[in-house]
Amino acid sequence: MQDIADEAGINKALLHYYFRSKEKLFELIFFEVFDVVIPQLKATVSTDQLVAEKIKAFVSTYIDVIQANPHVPIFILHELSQGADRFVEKLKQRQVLPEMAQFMLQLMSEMEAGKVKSFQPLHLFMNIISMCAFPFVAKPLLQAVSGLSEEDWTVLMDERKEEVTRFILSAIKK
Amino acid sequence: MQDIADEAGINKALLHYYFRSKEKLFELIFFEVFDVVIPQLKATVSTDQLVAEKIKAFVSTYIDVIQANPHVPIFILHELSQGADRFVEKLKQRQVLPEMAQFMLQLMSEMEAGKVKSFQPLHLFMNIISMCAFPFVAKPLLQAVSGLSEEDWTVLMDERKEEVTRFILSAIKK
DNA sequence: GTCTATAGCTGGATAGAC
DNA sequence: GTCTATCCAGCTATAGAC
Repeated sequence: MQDIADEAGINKALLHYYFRSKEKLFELIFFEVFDVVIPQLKATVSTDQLVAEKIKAFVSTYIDVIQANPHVPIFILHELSQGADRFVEKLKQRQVLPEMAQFMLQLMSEMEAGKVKSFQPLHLFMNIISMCAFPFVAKPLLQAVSGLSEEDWTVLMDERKEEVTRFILSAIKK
Repeated sequence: MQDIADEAGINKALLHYYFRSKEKLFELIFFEVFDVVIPQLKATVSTDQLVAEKIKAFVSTYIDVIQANPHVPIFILHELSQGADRFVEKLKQRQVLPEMAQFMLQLMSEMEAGKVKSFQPLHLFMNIISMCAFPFVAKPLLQAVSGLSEEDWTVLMDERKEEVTRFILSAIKK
C-alpha cells in the first residue's frame, strides 16, 4: 500500500479513503485486467474453425495478453495460494467453463474423425496452457540462467508464439 | 513460524533457538529437498543415449520427484519472486548449468543430423519444463475446474508422465 | 479531499527465569 | 533445552485537524 501510495504521489490514508481496504483495491485492479483478458481468449475458441486454427489463435493471443500484462500470472498464483474457490467462482461468472468444455468436445470429435492424432484432451489442454504461461512465471530464473536482456526476452516471447504453435501442431498432426 | 512451532508442538522461541532465524530454517529445508531432486534429474541427461530417450527419462523423473514433493514448485516460485540471483547461485554450485548446456548441444547436433525435427533448443527446453512443472503450480485451479479428487489427481499425474513424453516425441519426430 | 498522528494487530527475534 | 514475557518493526486501518 505504501509503494502504491508513493507511486500515486499520495499517502496511505488517502489510498484507504478511496478504496476502503487493501482487499477491495486488489479485487478492483485484478478483475479490471481479468475482464480485458478473458473475452480476448474466449474469442479465439468461439469460432467455427478447426482446432488447429483455434490453437494457433489461442496461443498467439494468450502470449500477447500476458506480455501486455506480465504481472498477471503471478497475481493469479497469489490468488490460488489463498484458495482457488474465489477465483473459480469468477471464472464461472464469466462463462469460460462452458467454452472450455465445448472446445474439448470439438477436440475429441476431430480425434475421433482422424483429423488429428489422439491425445487425452485434458492433458493436451494442460500442455497448451503450460507452454504459454509457465515461461512468464519462471521468467526471472530463465533470464538469469540464459543471460537474456529485457529486449532479448521480448524477442524470445515473440518468437515463442510461432514456435509453440508449430510444436503443438507438429505433435497432433497425423 | 507460529504454524511450524504449533505443528512441532513447541513454541516460537524454541524454534528460533534451534534455527537462529526464519531465513536459516527456510534455506535448510529448501536445499535438503533440492539436493535430493537435482542429482536425480542430472542422472537422466548424463547418459550416452539419444535425446528422445533422455527426454523420456527426464519427464518421468521430473514428474515423479514433484509428486513426491508437491510443495517444491511453489517454494521455488516464492524464492524467485524475491530475486532469482540466490537461486541461480545454488544452481551454479550444483553444476547443473553445464549439464543443461551439454544437453542443448546434443539436441542441436541431432537436429543437424536430421534425427529429430528442428526446433529452437531454448523453446523446446522451456516446453519440456513447462509441461512437467506448471500443472503442479496450477493444481488448485485445475482441480477446482475439473472437479478431480485427490486420488483422481494422482492418477492423472501418473498418466501424464507417458502422455507428455508421447506428445513431445510426436512433435519432434521426423 | 488531503494530510498527520496514531491505534491495533501480527510476526520475527531476544531476554531471562527455570 | 524449554518456557513466558517482551521488544521491535511493519502493515492495515481509522481519527481528527485543516
